[in-house]
Amino acid sequence: MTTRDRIATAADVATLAGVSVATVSRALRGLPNVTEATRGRVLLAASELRYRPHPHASRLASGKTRTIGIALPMLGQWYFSKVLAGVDLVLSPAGYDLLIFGASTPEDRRRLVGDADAVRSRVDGLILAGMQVPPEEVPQWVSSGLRVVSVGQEIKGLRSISIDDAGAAALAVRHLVNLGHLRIGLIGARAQEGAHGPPAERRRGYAVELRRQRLGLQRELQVEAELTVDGGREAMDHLLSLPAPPTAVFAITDELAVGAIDSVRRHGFDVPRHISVIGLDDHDLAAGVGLTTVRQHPVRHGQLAANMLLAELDGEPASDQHVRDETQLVVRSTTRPLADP
Amino acid sequence: MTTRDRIATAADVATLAGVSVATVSRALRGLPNVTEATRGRVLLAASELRYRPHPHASRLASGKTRTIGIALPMLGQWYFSKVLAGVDLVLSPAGYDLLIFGASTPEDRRRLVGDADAVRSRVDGLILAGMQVPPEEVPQWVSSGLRVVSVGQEIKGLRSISIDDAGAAALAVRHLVNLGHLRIGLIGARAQEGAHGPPAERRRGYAVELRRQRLGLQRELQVEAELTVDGGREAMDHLLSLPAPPTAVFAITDELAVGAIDSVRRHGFDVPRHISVIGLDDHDLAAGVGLTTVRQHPVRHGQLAANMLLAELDGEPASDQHVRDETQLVVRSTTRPLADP
DNA sequence: CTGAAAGCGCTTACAG
DNA sequence: CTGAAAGCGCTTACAG
Repeated sequence: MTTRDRIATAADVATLAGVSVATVSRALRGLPNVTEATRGRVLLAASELRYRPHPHASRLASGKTRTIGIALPMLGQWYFSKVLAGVDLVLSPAGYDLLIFGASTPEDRRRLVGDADAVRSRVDGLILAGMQVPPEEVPQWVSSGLRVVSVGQEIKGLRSISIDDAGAAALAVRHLVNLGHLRIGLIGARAQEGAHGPPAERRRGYAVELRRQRLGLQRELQVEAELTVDGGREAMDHLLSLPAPPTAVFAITDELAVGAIDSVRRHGFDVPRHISVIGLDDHDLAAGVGLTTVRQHPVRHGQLAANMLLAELDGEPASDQHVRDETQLVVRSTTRPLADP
Repeated sequence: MTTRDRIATAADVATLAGVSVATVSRALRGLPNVTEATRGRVLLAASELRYRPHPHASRLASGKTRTIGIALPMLGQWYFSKVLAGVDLVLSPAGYDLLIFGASTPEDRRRLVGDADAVRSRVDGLILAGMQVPPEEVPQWVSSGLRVVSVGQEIKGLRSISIDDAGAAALAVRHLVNLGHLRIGLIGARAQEGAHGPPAERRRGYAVELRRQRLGLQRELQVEAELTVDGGREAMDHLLSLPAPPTAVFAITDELAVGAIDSVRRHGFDVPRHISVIGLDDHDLAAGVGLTTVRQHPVRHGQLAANMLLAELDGEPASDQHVRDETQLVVRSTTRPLADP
């Protein structure tokens, strides 16, 4: 093994192979118009010196970064960590770097979403995961030249991958209705989560389905919570304190559902005997706790988004505007037919 | 709002402010030897043009990337997603970029760990999360000039943040012993997870504690599993099939514990009445399912690692070799005293 | 097929 | 305090 005092440059390889730097660049990138003999010598010299093009130099010169960025509001959350894993699954083998834009505060999000330029020089494409983009900011993204796809949320004017949130919620509610439940509660998100986006859509799906089933919408059965286990527990505490509590509850995430179930048990009741609970996600632990839920596939969402971006960067024509990944009812043991009165 | 056909460069700012490019660079970075008046004009021109230094150009010129990398074996797993969130929590406000090196296959890991050069040119510092580094590879990392810190695992010769895995396991086992349990099972990881690292250490802690308590180590009570809910369920299925099953089980992760509990219930038994189960992690959902466990703080691990790196990059002397973050027994409702015979 | 040269957009000595 | 120039390590027309 050769000792190297410093990292080899293209110039070093050129000297060793007896060619020009330009030829090194062409040979290594597999461009045409290089004889096999020259290419061979370059490859040999490069591996001899363990040469690797300096990324910033080639990015500066070519304008391509071979990097995809992903903007996320909450990195540690189940859905986003799965999306991220899916993205990496396709980017890593493709030789693309993955850059994280964490945007945990509203200011971070506003700054990020309002400044396409800052992003444009660092990445070739951007995945917006669970980010809202105000309509007035969309044009700058479209015209930025950056490939952008939204995950987990449709954004008018940008391409996206998401589930049919309203439909998934309706599926959950329909399951409860089919079991004979008439008083069905909702544990949703606080209003500041926005009028659009998954929480709002799921609430809408809940309302639509109840109406479709000719069950009235009862304001007191809908409660807002922070999207955590604690939030779910508190929400259910509240529902149980009602004069006439619901006999079944749809929680818009599995985490909420787990908290809700915990609340029911702490009150000395049983799930599903006294009250049925259904979630939405099919979280890693959902099967382990027997949670009935509607399954989504966040890893696949990430893969789809990354593949979409890579295809476009390869020059393929942009695909569909909105792809909606499927969703599926998974019945386990936290729901059951309403007991006869 | 000015229309811009292209992204502004330092030269544009220089022209507008009536100074040289060098002065723009100095003024914007807050270097000394710039009059307040000039700095003011530059700042104004820069904001006028919405100028932002091109990252690759400044990286190429300065040799600093203002980027930290993080290498992870499994992005979607609870522990790693929390570490990542912690890292981002400190890097984002500091203005550092975060680059992901996903290394989900053993080959990926070997390649990454065996090639400090490839990493060195992209980042100023690297966080190795849950990565094993063979002793013979350590020197190249030390001499690479890159700041490196390991998270979740001690690596001889590199700095690290981790918990005392053996100690945490011993804490869990001691809790079971204190409840009067004598036949205590272990659900651990498969051997290929390595002779070092958390799984091996936790198994060691289990063995050490049993010996300390003068309880013999029974080979048949230790079972290996994949580190998932399914793995935990299958492992417990096996333990329950034994002629004399354990009365309590320590699962080395909460996910395993949840799967184990599910198995017990599917067999028609009750946790903790018939069998006690304790995990290790304090996963987000652990409180919701009443799991007794040993808590660790992965978000904090990430924060500590990132802060360590930033401090060093700021020129502060390297800190301790190994920092061990604390751990804590959290008793909930999946463990209880051994019933009298 | 290959090389010499210009250029990507910054930073950093070096003068003044 | 400020500017002119060189240089970071590549890529990309342009010649030949």
